[in-house]
Amino acid sequence: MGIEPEHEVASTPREALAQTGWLRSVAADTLDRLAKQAVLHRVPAGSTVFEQAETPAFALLLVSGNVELLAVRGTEETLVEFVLAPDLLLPAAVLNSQPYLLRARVLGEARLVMIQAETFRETVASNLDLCLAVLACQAAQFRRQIKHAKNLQLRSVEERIGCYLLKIIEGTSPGTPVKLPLEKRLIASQLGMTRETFSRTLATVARHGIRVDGDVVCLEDAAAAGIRFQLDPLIDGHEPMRPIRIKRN
Amino acid sequence: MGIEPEHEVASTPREALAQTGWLRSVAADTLDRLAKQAVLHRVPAGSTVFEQAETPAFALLLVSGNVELLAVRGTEETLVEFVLAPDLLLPAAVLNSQPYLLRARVLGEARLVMIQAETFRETVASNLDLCLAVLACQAAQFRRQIKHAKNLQLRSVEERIGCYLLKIIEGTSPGTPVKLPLEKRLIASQLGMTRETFSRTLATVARHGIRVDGDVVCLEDAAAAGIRFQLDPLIDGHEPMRPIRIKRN
DNA sequence: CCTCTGCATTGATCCAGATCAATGCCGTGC
DNA sequence: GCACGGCATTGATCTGGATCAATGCAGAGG
Repeated sequence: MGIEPEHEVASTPREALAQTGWLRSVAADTLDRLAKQAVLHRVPAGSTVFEQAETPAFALLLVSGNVELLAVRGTEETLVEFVLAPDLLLPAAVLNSQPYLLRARVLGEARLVMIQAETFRETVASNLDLCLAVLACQAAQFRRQIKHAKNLQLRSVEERIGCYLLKIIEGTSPGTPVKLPLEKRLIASQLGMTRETFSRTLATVARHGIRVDGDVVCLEDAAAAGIRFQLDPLIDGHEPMRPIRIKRN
Repeated sequence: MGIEPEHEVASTPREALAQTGWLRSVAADTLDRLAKQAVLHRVPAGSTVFEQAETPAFALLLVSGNVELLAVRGTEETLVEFVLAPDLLLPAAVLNSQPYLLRARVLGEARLVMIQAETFRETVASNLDLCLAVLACQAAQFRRQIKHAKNLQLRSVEERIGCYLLKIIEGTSPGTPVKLPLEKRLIASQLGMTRETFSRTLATVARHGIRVDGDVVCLEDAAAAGIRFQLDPLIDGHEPMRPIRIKRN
């Protein structure tokens, strides 16, 4: 199938850093320094990357795959953040040398660059470009978190589902079938509800022009859907990660 | 009463910056640059500092007072973050030149340093110490937000109230009356519930050794309280704001 | 092929917390 | 002093979504 990958898959930590878009403005020797003692790790489906309350030993850069960040109490788990590559996993904990507040678990398979925490802190603390890049990354994560909170607190289950699906089929001409990007149970947890509620509510959403059949969504009535489910850029908008451009005096 | 304030109350933007703890490691001339076109603004009780969806014209440093950050939909408002001085208001929006996701409203009276957004970005982008300080600030805010989310998602109304009160009277010897730091309606909204539910649930909390009478809390049975309400440092712990120390090579 | 395991669906029921409504209370201004 | 407006309390009721429990269904491995 994939005869022509967009670019070579990184096989060393250094290559992985070089391919990370939001590190573009960071000088090569700074990346060298980060990569110095780093390793590129393949993580199998379902593994836990770190545990709540652990003190970070590494800064973790997610190069490919998805990671769930879960709040844990006893046996209970609830999703707090869903991380897409490429991104840092909870940089705040690493920067402040404080314990992780969440458990990280990968979906599917993931690749991670593991950078010594101390190396990471020192390099950030001595290089402005990197510091700005990390700041932009952290800022974007913060805003995503706020959007997530707003989604949960301001919308009902039905609206959350409707908007989620609408975003997926946005732009396609009505009738085009689109595959769901995740298993339903994962979508449910991202939207802050149980599997059962998700399943049930799909039926009522269908009555507003968005039909889900198996793992395929299909917009049946754009007008009806648009009336019932209003996408809000301050909730549903994509959060870009753009470091501030430096003006050298 | 306050014949001897801890230190002089700042009367210029420059003084206010100098008194801000987490800017301690920033060089004086950098602070000068920030303060250049800045103004120190007194904001009366209840005023809205900025509106959801506005594009930031200023970086806002809260010097004294408290600010509620609210998610708004139509007429509905729900609290997402509660900011204590000294702190930046949603630095992420300013850094990325993106619209605010929340409405900011002050409680009581507040004092704000307003720094031109462009000046702020440029100064951050050209000064490592400042960049690190802002990064630390943003990281702390992120972690507070995560803790808040965990509090809401992992605990019941009763537990949230119990832990909140426990934190307040923590350390005092049983029987000591302590004043609530805020009006009850505000505590309720910080804890993500309605006034009514808060009021009601105080009765059931009292049965576990924590009594609230009017605006006064009092620990009646430390043992009982400790059993029912377990403070978790990963939720209830204070989140410090400490910039990474720089090691100049 | 059959079994096993994990996901999805569907139904019945439950319950925490919201909502609606009335009353009391206290500080402020006239 | 009195009236008023915002907060708090208390009661009655409602309900969105969770929970518990079966059943169906598909892919993986023997």
